Amino acid sequence: MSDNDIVNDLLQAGELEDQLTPKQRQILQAAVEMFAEKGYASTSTSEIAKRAGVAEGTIFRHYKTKKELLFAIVSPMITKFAVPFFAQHFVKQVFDREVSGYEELLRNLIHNRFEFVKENVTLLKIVLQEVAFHEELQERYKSIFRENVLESFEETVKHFQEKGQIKDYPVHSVIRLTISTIIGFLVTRFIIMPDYDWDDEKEIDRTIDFIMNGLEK
Amino acid sequence: MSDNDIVNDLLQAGELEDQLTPKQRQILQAAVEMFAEKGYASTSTSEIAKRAGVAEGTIFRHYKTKKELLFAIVSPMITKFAVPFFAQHFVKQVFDREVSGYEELLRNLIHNRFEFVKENVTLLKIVLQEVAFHEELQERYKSIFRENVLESFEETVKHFQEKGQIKDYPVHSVIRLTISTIIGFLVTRFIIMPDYDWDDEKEIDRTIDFIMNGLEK
DNA sequence: TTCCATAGTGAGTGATTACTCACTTTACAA
DNA sequence: TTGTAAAGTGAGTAATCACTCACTATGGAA
Repeated sequence: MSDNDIVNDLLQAGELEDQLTPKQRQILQAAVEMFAEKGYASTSTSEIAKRAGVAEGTIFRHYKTKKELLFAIVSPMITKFAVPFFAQHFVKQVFDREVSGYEELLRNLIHNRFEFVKENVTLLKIVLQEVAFHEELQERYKSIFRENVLESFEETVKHFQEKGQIKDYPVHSVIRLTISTIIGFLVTRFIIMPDYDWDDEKEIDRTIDFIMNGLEK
Repeated sequence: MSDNDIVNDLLQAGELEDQLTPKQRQILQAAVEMFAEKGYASTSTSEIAKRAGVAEGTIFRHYKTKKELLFAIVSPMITKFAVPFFAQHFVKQVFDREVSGYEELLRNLIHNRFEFVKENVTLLKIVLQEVAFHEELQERYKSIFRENVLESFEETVKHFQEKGQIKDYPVHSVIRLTISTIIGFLVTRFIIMPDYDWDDEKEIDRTIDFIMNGLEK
């Protein structure tokens, strides 16, 4: 999967959302709701059609198969979640000395992804569920993660290790600990305990503190 | 859900495994394999019967419905994963001063659960997938977690906070950060990157170090 | 040997599945 | 106004679904 494909996906996704027929939009909306509620496999196309208020045939006019409908929903999300997770401008900031340290980087990152998850929990639930069973999605996810997140992240961690700001753990361990703490927070906040009385700002501060102290020399 | 139910479950589970008919064992084995591969909803009872080498009717002789078969697999696992996650004897150790600090407790905990996950990845994948869609399972999980893990864990964290070993974050934050770091490690190790060339002992040490430094005063 | 409960069977059930296709409606350019 | 491509329809289809039931096989107690 080349860089071009990824860009095309984003463009396609962006453009498509404006080119959508009203009925097509209703279909996507209904599908997202039901996939999140009962899962892809146990949602039937007839149910989707009913909730969308369209004929069942209309679904297959726009999507050749049920699976194609799933991928139309899920594929753009994989890109949108992974890519800005560690977007290019973060790395630029770092090397242009616009960012003072790993902590400020972390703060940008976590705030940025917090807002994104907040607005896309439903869609991300579907991704999380379905990635497990579709190899195509796994490979898509892996290559996007490798090319857009991992490479930049590695550079950055090395940079801060050389500056003596963080421990000399293997780069992969630093990344693993950082990301799994952040994702652990987001999953707890929005999926496991969304109804708990969260003080988001303080909890984010504690999470950043925890990572920084954990990695500090 | 009372303590009795939980104990009964464990006993039932334990006893059942010995009381199982050969064919019933084959059914469970086949079901576990296929649920993990393709998911519960997209595995048919006829496929299970075929792989188990039994007639489809035999499945329904032992399990009234397909869902009952799923629960027979998943329910004991929820208990087995959650309960020893923070079992009674850990807490005893702590208050009997048999354990010197949070770090040793952590080390016991992480080693213990590491071995368990290693031997039960397949089953835990199914649990992870299906808990999302079955409220009965969610409630079962929540009550077991609350009664067997959370209460003991809260006591212990308070204890170490009073001794001045760990930060005065809200107890829930300490627990969340600890557990999500551990689970983050286990998920990365066994589900996301099981084929990576892991140095388990060192990675466990780093994970413990990370948590300790992150929480230390 | 006889009896009986339990285990196992597989053809059969109606409901539901993803998907098709011949058709109608809509929107817009010529 | 007419022509045409795309959007939308819903009855129809073969396949598959979870589950039933009348039946046979098995193994141990009386």
